[in-house]
Amino acid sequence: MSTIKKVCQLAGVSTATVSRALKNPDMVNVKTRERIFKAIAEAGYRPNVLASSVKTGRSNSLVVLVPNLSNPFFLKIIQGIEQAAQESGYSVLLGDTQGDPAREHEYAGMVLSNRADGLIHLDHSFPFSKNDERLAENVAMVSVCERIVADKKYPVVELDNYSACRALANHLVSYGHQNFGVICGQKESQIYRDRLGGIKSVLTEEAIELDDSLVVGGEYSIEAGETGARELLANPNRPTAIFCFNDDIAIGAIHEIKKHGLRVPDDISVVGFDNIKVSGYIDPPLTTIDQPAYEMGRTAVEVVLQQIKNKTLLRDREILPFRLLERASSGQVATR
Amino acid sequence: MSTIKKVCQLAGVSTATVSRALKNPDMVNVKTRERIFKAIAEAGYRPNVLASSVKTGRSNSLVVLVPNLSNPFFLKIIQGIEQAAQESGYSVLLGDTQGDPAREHEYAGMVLSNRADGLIHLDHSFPFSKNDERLAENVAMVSVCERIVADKKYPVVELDNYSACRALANHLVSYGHQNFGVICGQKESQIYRDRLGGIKSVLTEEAIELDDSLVVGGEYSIEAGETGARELLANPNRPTAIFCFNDDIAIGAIHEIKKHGLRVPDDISVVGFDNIKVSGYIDPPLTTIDQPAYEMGRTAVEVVLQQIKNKTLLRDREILPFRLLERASSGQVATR
DNA sequence: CTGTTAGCGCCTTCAT
DNA sequence: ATGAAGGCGCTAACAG
Repeated sequence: MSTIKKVCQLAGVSTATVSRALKNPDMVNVKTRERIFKAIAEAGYRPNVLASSVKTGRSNSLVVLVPNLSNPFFLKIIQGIEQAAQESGYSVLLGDTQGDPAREHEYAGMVLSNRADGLIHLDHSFPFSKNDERLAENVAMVSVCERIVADKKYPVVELDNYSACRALANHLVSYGHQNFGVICGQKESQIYRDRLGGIKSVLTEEAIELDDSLVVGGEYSIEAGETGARELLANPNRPTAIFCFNDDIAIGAIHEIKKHGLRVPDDISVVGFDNIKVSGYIDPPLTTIDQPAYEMGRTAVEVVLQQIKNKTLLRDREILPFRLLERASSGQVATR
Repeated sequence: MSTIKKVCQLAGVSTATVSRALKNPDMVNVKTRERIFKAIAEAGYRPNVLASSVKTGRSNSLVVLVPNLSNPFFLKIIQGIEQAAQESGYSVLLGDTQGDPAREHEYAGMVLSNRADGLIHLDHSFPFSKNDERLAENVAMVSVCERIVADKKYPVVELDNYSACRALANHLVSYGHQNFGVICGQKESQIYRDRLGGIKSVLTEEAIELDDSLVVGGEYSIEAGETGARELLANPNRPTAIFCFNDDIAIGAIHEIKKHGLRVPDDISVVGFDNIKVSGYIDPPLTTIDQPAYEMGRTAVEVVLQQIKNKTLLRDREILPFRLLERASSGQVATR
């Protein structure tokens, strides 16, 4: 590994000039610049970014905390993050936390130890350990989809989950459904409250009751969809339509429903949430809410970079638009 | 951000002692150690990893180059990488290259600029630019699934694609199929040659010809599966069984086949490759090759860390086992 | 426009 | 067991 000094020797200049030739080329004479670049090529020199980071105090990277890398929806967000970060000269440190606080603390600590300049969190937990709480106060941090639960308010990039679920509920109600089931993800999150709130608000308007025993689940996975559907099918008060809190859950639910010899949507309608790629290709194609995951990722980067650059944030909530995608997994209520 | 100096003042010791207390605790007196840790807590001190990296020349991170973050199979590999890296104290820099050489060069350059100690590549291209070729000679690098095409041989973690495709072909032949279609991914890769070779070797043994016009595709995506299937269905010599070079392709193909009013597997059998999660939940569940993606990721980390630590590699090919998963998308050949 | 100088924050001999 | 001092590779005033 050749260092800046080797280049100096070859070009017969000082380290400062080499540094300048690289950062502010117009601050150095064309002739010397040429000489320097020739020397750089000859030496096979690459600046040591770590060394400059020590000087500048900027690592030019962002940590991204994901609770579950297997979720295609998160992946789409990460793609957006990665893209936007790269365009701004930042690199992305990936942290798969699996919802484990210890891992969150470890990854979040990267911002404290100068390995990263900012943090994007795809979950609602406060990612720093109790010990680091004080230090974390001035950290650039943004959450996507979920709101971070903490004393201080951190900015968030999200969807209007309440309205999106109202749209789904209205859609199903318009098909004559009266009896609903819900297979949700984690219950302790804002998302859960917003989504269930949205559904309930419509049902209340329609004077429809939501049976508490028909709200099942607790995890965003295909398996949770299977288990949840099984539970709902076994309920004496079997629903004619099921809200699934993401597409993976819906995929599992549909699979399970079919396994019981029932048809979707003829016997039971199923709707999902997210619009992951494959949801348009399963049988039947899934009615779902399209979340602009990629854009959400991009926006998160913008927000966190604004914080890093100390520009004041215009707003601490970025709410992106959703779209109801009516596909074939939802339809007229079955006449019993 | 407090630095080591603040800790020194508080503890009344020198920087050297603090540094030691952190790295080699037993080299320092218990009493002073305690004092130091108290000071650390009080100051809210976190060592600046970048600064130590400059000293040690180690960044303790790995770059991972992925051609396509949307592919769930790659994701599984990345999970394995992330996990194993973390366990060894390394962090993962994610580079979504989209197969673009310019991006590959940029990310690969991270190893040259000390931002990363090693490189894991999920593709077959030589990721460094022509300019960096010389510098890249001693870089720790490993490819997963694909073999890197270069003068120097780099280690690879892969599957015996040839045998896996033989297994698939034998499976389909045993059901009486004689007329095959193939929807492949990129054609310039070793994988393509190995997989097609495996299929052909079985067909040759069975004295079955593979019509060249029935080998279509060129990209690993759901859309490529749709297009490919459409092409194959339109072929006057319509196949009764289709090899898809990954599960996404198979998902697209099955969707398209159904759209044409045909049934899988009654009219046409379809087999995939990878065993992504959702492949067991589509209708019909997909017959496919299970690749131990997670393990592949873990192995890749082991290999690259061995290179970094300059231990000689035991072997430069790690071949992991596959499993043929016979599910419902393949069956008896249709009697016309 | 260029060189000198003084660090960035940490680690690591070398003494003591 | 501890401290002093020098340096990792680079940047950023400050002179000239």
